[in-house]
Amino acid sequence: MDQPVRHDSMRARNLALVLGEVSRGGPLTRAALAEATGLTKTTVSKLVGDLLDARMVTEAAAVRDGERGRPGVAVSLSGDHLGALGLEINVDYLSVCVMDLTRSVRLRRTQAVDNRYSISTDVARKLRKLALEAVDEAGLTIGGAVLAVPGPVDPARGLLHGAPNLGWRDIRPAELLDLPVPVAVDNEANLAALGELWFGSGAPDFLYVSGEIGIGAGLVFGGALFRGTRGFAGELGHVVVDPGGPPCRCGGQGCLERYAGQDALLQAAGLLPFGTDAEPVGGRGPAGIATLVERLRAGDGRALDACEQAGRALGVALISAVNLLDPGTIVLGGVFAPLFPWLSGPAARSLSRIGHAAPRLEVSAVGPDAASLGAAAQVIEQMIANPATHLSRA
Amino acid sequence: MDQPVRHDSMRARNLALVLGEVSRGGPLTRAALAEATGLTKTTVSKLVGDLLDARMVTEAAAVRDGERGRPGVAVSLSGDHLGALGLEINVDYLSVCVMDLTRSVRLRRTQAVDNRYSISTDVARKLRKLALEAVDEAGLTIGGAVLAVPGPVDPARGLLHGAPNLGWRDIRPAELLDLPVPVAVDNEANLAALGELWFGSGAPDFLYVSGEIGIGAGLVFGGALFRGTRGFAGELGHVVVDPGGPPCRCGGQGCLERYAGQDALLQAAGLLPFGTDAEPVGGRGPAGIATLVERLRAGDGRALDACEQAGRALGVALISAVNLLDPGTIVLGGVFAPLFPWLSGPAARSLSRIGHAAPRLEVSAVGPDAASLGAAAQVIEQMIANPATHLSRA
DNA sequence: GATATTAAGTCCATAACGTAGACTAAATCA
DNA sequence: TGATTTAGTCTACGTTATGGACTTAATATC
Repeated sequence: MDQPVRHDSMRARNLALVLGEVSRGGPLTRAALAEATGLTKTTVSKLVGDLLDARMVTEAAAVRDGERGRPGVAVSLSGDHLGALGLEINVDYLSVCVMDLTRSVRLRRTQAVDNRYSISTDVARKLRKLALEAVDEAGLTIGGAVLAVPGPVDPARGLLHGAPNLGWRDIRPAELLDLPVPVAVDNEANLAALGELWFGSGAPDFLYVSGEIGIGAGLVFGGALFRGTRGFAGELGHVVVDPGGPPCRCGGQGCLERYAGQDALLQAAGLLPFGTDAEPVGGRGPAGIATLVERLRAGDGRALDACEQAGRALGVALISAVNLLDPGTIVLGGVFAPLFPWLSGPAARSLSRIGHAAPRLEVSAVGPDAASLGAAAQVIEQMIANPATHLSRA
Repeated sequence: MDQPVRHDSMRARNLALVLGEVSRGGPLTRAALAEATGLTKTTVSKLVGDLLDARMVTEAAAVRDGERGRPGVAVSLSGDHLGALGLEINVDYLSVCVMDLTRSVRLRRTQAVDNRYSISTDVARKLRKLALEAVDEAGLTIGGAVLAVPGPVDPARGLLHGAPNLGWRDIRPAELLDLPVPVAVDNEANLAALGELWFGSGAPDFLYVSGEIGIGAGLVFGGALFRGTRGFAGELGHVVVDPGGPPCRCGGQGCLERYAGQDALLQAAGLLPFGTDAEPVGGRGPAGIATLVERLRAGDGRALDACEQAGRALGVALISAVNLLDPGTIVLGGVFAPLFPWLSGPAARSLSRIGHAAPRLEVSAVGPDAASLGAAAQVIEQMIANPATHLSRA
């Protein structure tokens, strides 16, 4: 931000401008790019030339749209050369994906592993193997990776402050991975929000609510994440729903997580005994939720009640979130996605008591690998925003 | 953001870089500026020349710090030419201040007026008169103005959505004022937060809580305001403290405002009857609060209880705010400032139940005209960030 | 089918700006 | 007094975008 502008950064900026336009606007001719960016045709031609040399864009066949005049040559992102790696460590699985510059997923690998109270170096070794195989197979030049972890992260220092469900504290996962590309680390909810941004409904401003064992939220504004001072923003799970409510492991009382977290839901539905670490009926995680959905479909009263209560609490927490953050819409993801038909009604009723227009509640359109998709997409976004660093004639 | 970079914008950017450094780092020689910005001495000299021509900076006498070598000429912001206007319309008063480029307040004018359920054009006329007199007297070239109003604003369109305590709805106050300079409009809490930023403790990241009739909050991040999608962010007053609590005029139940808003406080302390529009003992506004402070000092039990309750509720709301926004510190302003000794204890106790380290609670160091100071400072910041628009040789 | 028209893309001369290093100015040190 | 050191200016140069002329490749018109 407080860097001087020299000729080279001027060029870098304009290069990013052109590439960004290509990325957003699909295949465009040089003339259309000049129009869109406000640069002259001459300049655009030179910039596109550099991008072609760097294999970041390709020329398609001439565009003949039936108009008079010489047809333009469409320039579009090239998926053949550069790629990005998305990684995820979560409680029940490891996940890897390789994405090309066009944001197409080239390859996915998921490995079911129980990482509860695991040793971080072991997990890292497994993920490393998975990642290297995937990169090898995809055959792209990987420019970087982002790793999603289930806990608060300081992205600037790559520090995972703590992942309660893994039993990890103050770890630098990027160093453990030791991959031959730069690895950034971020929170799972944040990256799932980015996954929703790129592969979901397409809204540019929303609050993504990630229902997992804990409840997180990623706030996306104009296509960028809002992180807070220390990267702890979006801890929706510990918003107070009832100050006289039951105690929470965070030290507080009446946190949302105690009403709408996965364990609370399963307990209320009678699928998980009230001792925290017991094994639930139908298994924890996806399986437990699948059982819950079955019972909801069957009209089980206890299950329906559990969702009613959870939805209402979620709505109350969202009132606070809307008043403080003013998100465009609210997207429910994670385990809230399959439960959406039963949660959204009560949540919307709570939420509607807000003064001004309440934002819409939507289901996440992405799915369980939102975080690793978002992670890879984040790398791609960086590449498109900084094409100069990938130019061959550095 | 998606503008092409040409030679002129390159220059504009570097000009802003140099001026920003002068603004932050106090008087600096050209050599020191070259060091700080990363530009060459030649370039800095040329840029400083332009800034001198525009009378945005002045040269002081040579700096002789006892070192060897030719002494440098200190360049500092000039307070003699450009200035900014800060305006505020609030429930009990109108306020105007003129500030020069160095952020020194040149002139303040406050006029006590009861603006409850007033006619907007009348109020605008009074403020216009006050503003024109102030500008005339200050004798500076005014580059712009910002107006603080007590209600949610869309700053991009200059639209005040509603000011319940004034009885206004969907108004464009800048047009009513009809001043000969561009007038931007913003929320009072936001601008008070900026006032705190420039004239308070100096922290770059904090949540400013503005206790007035309503309770607002301005979130400052790295010296910039966070506004939310529609500019409604920071409505701390309607964060839910108790979902079973009393109804609020916003349509919700158990909002913070019902526990810690000025009227709620005065009512709980027995200084305001429970009919909303009755006249309180000792007067509403500052006078009412002054009476409350007196009673607190005297050890009045009802007053102490009122603050205890309000503080506790405030703390609960702040737990949610901290979890969602992750502010660096929390600054209490408005009527919360004089009540700080009695509020901060209970609030901090509620807040300390948060999992990770709770941010510090501080008193606002600014005072009641934080909003108009922040408004003027906002204009100055714009001028310093865009010096090219004020260059004579346009 | 030949020619005019239209639009895409390239070429070339020019202008703006920052850089690098030489140069001048003004102080302290010995 | 002269050497040294630092501030600031001057000059030649390189990079980049611009604007308009030019080339290319299509459609439209006769």
